Order: sequence, then structure tokens, then C-alpha cells
Amino acid sequence: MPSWREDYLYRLTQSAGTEEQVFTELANIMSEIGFEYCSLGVRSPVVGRTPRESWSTTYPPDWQSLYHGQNYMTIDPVIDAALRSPVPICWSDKLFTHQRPFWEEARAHGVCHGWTLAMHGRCGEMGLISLARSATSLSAAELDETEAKLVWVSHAANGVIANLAAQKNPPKMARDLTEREREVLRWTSLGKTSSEIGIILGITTRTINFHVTTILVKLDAVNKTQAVVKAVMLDLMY
Amino acid sequence: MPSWREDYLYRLTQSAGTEEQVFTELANIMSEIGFEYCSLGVRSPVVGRTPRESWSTTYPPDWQSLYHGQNYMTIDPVIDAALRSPVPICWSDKLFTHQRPFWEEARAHGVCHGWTLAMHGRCGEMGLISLARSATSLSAAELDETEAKLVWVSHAANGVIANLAAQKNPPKMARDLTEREREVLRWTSLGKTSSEIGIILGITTRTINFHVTTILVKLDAVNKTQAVVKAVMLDLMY
DNA sequence: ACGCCAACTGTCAATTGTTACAACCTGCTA
DNA sequence: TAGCAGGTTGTAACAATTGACAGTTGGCGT
Repeated sequence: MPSWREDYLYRLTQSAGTEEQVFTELANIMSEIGFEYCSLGVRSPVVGRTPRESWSTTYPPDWQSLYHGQNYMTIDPVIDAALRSPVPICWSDKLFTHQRPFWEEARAHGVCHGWTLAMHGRCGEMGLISLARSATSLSAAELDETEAKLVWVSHAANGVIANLAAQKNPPKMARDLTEREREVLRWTSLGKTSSEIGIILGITTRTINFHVTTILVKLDAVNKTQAVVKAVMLDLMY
Repeated sequence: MPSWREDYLYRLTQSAGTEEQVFTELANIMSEIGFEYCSLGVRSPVVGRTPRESWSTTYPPDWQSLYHGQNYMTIDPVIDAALRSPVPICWSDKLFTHQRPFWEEARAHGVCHGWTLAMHGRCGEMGLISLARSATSLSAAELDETEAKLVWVSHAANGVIANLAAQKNPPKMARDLTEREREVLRWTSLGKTSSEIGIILGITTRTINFHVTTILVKLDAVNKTQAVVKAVMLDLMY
């Protein structure tokens, strides 16, 4: 009998051409475990741009469009709760005490019993996976039985997707910078001026500015500020 | 019969005065599950400083001091493998093919059979949890049985510790900034000059500079560069 | 010995950033 | 209606950044 772990990982990685394909397989697995509906939202920072957000879901189309149309994301108490909780959360009445109408609407669309987990990636990605179904509610006994596996699979899928993204966005310039340049960048990120850094490192202001120039070229930045932002977001300084 | 999930979460949160206490309880739990040794390393970015690193471990003291003394962290193939893998990894001979001596030394100290998982936090924290033992090796059957639970507990502990850290480091100034200020900050982080931003937003360079000034005060930064770094690391811009 | 590369230094000119002074307009709320 | 907060604008002076020119030094590997 093959290990369920190998099986799941195989299915998630073999399908791994695109993020959508991984999600489809994830939804299949979750459906086998007993959840009709599966949704995965990912928000990943991008260096020079507003964070990229993607949503994949098998929720009922009606509910999907209502949720997006009404911008329910901003009032959905599940999101906030999941982000704060160290463990997955199981939807409960008291979670929605301040959002009754929203909750009723969800139930009316068949999204009745659910479970949500927040995940975080290496580069600041934030993933929210929600599982739901219309019929049977989630008992403590059922979660005792399956929750650990749900967590395992969720993180596995999240990891596979993160690796996909990392492949595309070339982690190229990772260590192009010399130690000296990183040193200059570190002080710069603390708000030191070139002349201050010169004093700190015991070299000329001119030399600091020289290093800054080469940093700008290497990071394809137009000025110090942008260079430092890129360095921080790509973790190039330490 | 109480749910194991409630039990574990209770133990992790009740012990949660300090990071060390949470780790101690985590190690206890892991020991009950069958691992003599437990170690947790956390690396968390700090705004104006080199990232904070902390290690908690119940590994044999001899091995601990050798590992640190020899700076084995830099050659330990487990770390790299765990960071790349979307799922936990189980230590195997072929993982250490290029680090034979290191591997032999670990085994000589009783750190023979092990398992490692990399975790990531909301604010760029990186956690590595390793479980090990001297006697029985880890079979696929055993991992099929327990790995999901190990992952659940590991992430729970990581989350509890992250929440602790978030409590201490006041997430204060989170939304001190006005929308306009965040807008200016976003363009600034893209390397735009004040006059460029003035053109983009259809207002005077002077006004941009005024906003920049108030941003500097609010973020307690000495210049734009530092302000933008702080904003990026504290996720204040979106 | 040679070439390469990181690190270092110099000057000049144009552009930007930073600070300090002072003030008007708008919408909202007590 | 008075006060407050957010957004807006002005002038002026000084500091810092950026770009383009050119060149030295020391270590490392072939």
C-alpha cells in the first residue's frame, strides 16, 4: 500500500505545470477527504508593484460572484480570525456574530460548514485555504481524524505553488552583490548618508558613492531608495 | 475523551509566557510522539538591525556545542533541503552524500534518525524544526501515522511563538499613515523622485515633499530611504 | 608575469532631498 | 460655529545623491 504522503505529493507535483493545475489537484484531494468546496487565495509581494493576488476556488459560482461583487473579503471575519490563529479555524456561529447577514447568505449558497487555514511563504506570500461543504457539519471527532492531514496537504500545496513561483521569478541576482556592497546597503537602509557610512567604514565618501553606483546597476534601480527596497524584498542584504 | 488538538493547543498556549516555555512544551509533546530530541531555530527580520536568530534545542549538549563551535549550520544539508521542500523531509543517507563526516559525527552523538520541517511566518520569520532520536529509524509506516500530526503541532507552536513576538513588538503605527501618504510612499519605493510623483498625482513637488516630511516624523525615520525600508518591512504601504 | 576583479580615490556639474519658515482650503464633528 | 484633520502651496538655503570622466592598489588564479 503506497503511503498517502507520497501519493498526495506526487499528485500535487505531477500536476504542477501551473498554479491552477496544482489547485485543481488540491481540490480533488480535499474532495476525497470530504469537502465539496475548496478555495485558495494567495497574496504575494512583488518588488516594484502592488502585491499580486490570485484566487482559485470551486465554490458555487453564485456565491463566488456575490462574494467578489460585494467585496465581502473586507468583512469576512474568517480571514481575520485565520490570520491571527496559530491553528486552523473551524467556522462557528460565534465567529459571525457581527456579520449575521453575510453568514446567512453564505449558508444560503451551500457554503455552510467550513474550515480555514492561513499559511505563509518564504518570501512574504500569504495563503488562505478554505474548505467547505453544504451538508454534514464538522465534528470534533472528524477534525481529530483529518485535520492534521488537511494541514499537511495544504502546506504541501502551498509549498509546491511557492516553488513554481520561485522558478518563474528568477532568483537571479541573489548574490551578485559583494560583501562590501551589502555592507553599504545595510547602512543605507538604516538611513545613513554616504558620508556617514564613509566615516563608519573608514573610507571616503567618494568610495561609498562608487559602491552605491554599482549597486544601482546590479539591482537595476534608479536610486538608492529603490535599490534598498529591492534588496529588502529579495533579502539580499544579510 | 478530549481532542488531541485542544490538548496540544492548550499546552502550547498555557505555557506561553515566553518563547522558551513554548519550546519546552513543544519538546515534551514531541517526546510523547516518539522523538527524544527536538530543536527549533527561528530567524526573524528586525527593522533596523540584523535579523534576530534564536535556537532552542534538547539535542545532546556535546552535539550542540560541536555544531555551534564548528559552525556546522553552514554545511548542514538538511537546512537547505528543508527550505526547498514543500513537505517535511526525513533524513536519509543520500541527503548527506556530500557531508559524510558531518553525518557520522551526528550519529556518533546519538542524533541518528531525524525529520525536519521549515516554516514561515507572517512577517518573514523563518522557523526550522528538527526532531531526532538515537534508536529506531523512521519508517514510512510510522510517518504515515504521525507526520501529519507533527506538522500540525509544529505549525501551531510556530504560530504561538509568532503571536508572542507580535505582542511584544507593538504593531503600533500600522495605520498612522493617511492614504495620501501611503500613495507617496508607494511611488517613492519605486524610485520616483518627488517631482515625478508630483506629476503623477497632479500636485506640486512642494506638496509631495510636505507629505514626505510628515512620513519621516510618523515613521521616525531620518530620510526617505529609511522610511521606505520601515514601511516595507512593516507592510504599511498597501 | 599577466589579467581580472573587488576595493578604493579623485573632480565636476546637475539634480534631488531635507529643513525651516508660514499659510489657505475643505469636510467633518462636537 | 469653532475646532480639527487631511490635503494643499510657497520661498529659500544647504546637504546629499547621481552620473560621467579617469585612475591606483592588492589579491587571486592561470
